[in-house]
Amino acid sequence: MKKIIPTETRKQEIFATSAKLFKEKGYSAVTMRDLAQTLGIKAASLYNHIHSKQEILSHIILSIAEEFTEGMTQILNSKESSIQKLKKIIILHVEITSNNSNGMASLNNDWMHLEEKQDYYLELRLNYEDNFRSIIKQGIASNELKAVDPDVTLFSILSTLRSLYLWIPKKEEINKDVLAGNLGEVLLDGINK
Amino acid sequence: MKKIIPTETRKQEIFATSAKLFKEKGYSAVTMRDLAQTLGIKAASLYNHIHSKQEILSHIILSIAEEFTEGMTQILNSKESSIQKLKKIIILHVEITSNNSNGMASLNNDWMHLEEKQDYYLELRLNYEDNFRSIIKQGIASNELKAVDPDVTLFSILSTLRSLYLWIPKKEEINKDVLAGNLGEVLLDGINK
DNA sequence: TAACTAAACTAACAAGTGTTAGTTTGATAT
DNA sequence: ATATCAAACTAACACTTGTTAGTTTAGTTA
Repeated sequence: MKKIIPTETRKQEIFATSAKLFKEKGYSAVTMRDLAQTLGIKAASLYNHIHSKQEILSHIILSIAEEFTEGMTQILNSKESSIQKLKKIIILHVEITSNNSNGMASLNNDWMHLEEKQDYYLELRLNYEDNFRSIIKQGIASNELKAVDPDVTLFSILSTLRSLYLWIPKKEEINKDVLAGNLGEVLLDGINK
Repeated sequence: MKKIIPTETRKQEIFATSAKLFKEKGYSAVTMRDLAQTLGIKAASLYNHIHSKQEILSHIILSIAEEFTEGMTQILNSKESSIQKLKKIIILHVEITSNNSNGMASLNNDWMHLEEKQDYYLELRLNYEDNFRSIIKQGIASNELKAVDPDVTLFSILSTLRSLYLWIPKKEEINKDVLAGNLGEVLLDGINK
């Protein structure tokens, strides 16, 4: 009957460990017993800190999704060229993914297992993509970008940025600014000489 | 009164339906009862056609992986410029993904649930990536391509091609050749004017 | 018609699932 | 020393999982 207020750091530890396991096996394949064992406790003990498995997934995904939304808003509000805005988007992805590559895996691969929060997530994602596309269209209109189908451009850039979570952990030695620079070069200027 | 369905077709039907469900929810979240219900039969009846859930996944993923391996071999053996080889790789991905976008989802997202066949799959994938990278390096050496880090280039192009399964089903009206052409433009020449 | 057979069925299983209830532990503050 | 309480524990639950065994159904062939 007692109300228990758990340690905040332990809760963060649960989120971090969950994200790691979700990345390796996917949300559905990770059991509460797997998670508990990795943390060195019993499954039931997890419920002193969180309410449900679902809450863990929601927190991991939505906190990142909101971070992207926030970043996009700031980029939209900046008075810069479209090319500069695209470069800022690349930096945004490199930054967020560097700080939370495990969480990015869940966002990419396990969002469909969100229940009540799925609609909210999809709304954020759709908004993000719409804003991204509008920057590309603006770039074409202002003659900064080639007049390729904006959807193809959006798809191509976003696919690469969304896959960063697979790649960044393997290239820890590389500097974030260097990576963002290289990506900008490849994505914007191409590789053909 | 009852519809008679030839055996081999039924097995193919199971693979196709599985791939569709695996794409929507992931391998682990799809139960044999889900699969059976979608096919309009009982779960136990599935075992008249397949040996295990695992066999379904293995077949879906490995048949595609071998198709890629075969395609890459032919491209390597062709005596063409590196740029032309890269364009052929793009066509290969568009082609295979168009024919089996659901299976591509499993290949991308559920390969870690392969059991005995996982090592074989990873070997095929590693080989494919090595061959891809060697074409890029060859292009740089022959002065066809800019001297960007080949890993960044590989990562960027492959990320886009691997994500095609998410995009192609939504753009059914578009012609495969047109899509491959647009992708080649964006991926090779960039979008910056 | 009778035998054969592919492919469906019902029933059951052992193991594993997320979660709850109630209890114990051990460090901290009085 | 005692009381407090976050955070661990044990035990159990109702349900779901992949899979097996044995049976029925209904077309095809002899």
